[in-house]
Amino acid sequence: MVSAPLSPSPAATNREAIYLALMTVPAGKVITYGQLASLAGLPGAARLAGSVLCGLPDKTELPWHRVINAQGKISLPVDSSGYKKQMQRLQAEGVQIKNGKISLRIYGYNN
DNA sequence: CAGCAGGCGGCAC
DNA sequence: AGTGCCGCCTGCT
Repeated sequence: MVSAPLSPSPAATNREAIYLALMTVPAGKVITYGQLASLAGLPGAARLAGSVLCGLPDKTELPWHRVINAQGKISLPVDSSGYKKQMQRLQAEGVQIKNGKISLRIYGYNN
């Protein structure tokens, strides 16, 4: 079992699959792009996840801030507003960020 | 620790 | 309808 590609409702597009996968991530937890893609049924399409999140509107309900790279860090430019926003939200959920790095060992979302 | 190459999907031409 | 280029990545050297 390579983890069920979540099928509560068959996504019309793979992008939608990313959305659904993202919804399954609980607060206080984080997930990597690769893991998210894998969860969406697109193993290896880590960049896909990134592209999708990049296209999300600022008013989105999706917890895009819970998505970080495999290094356990925010993949956004440090001088970007999104970076600060993401970090702020994560901390608000109880995720401790040490020197810009998040402990996947502790907060990593393990389906 | 930093740099290069690889692989997957979306969107534009 | 087909091909090419780009991207909030990942893993290895």
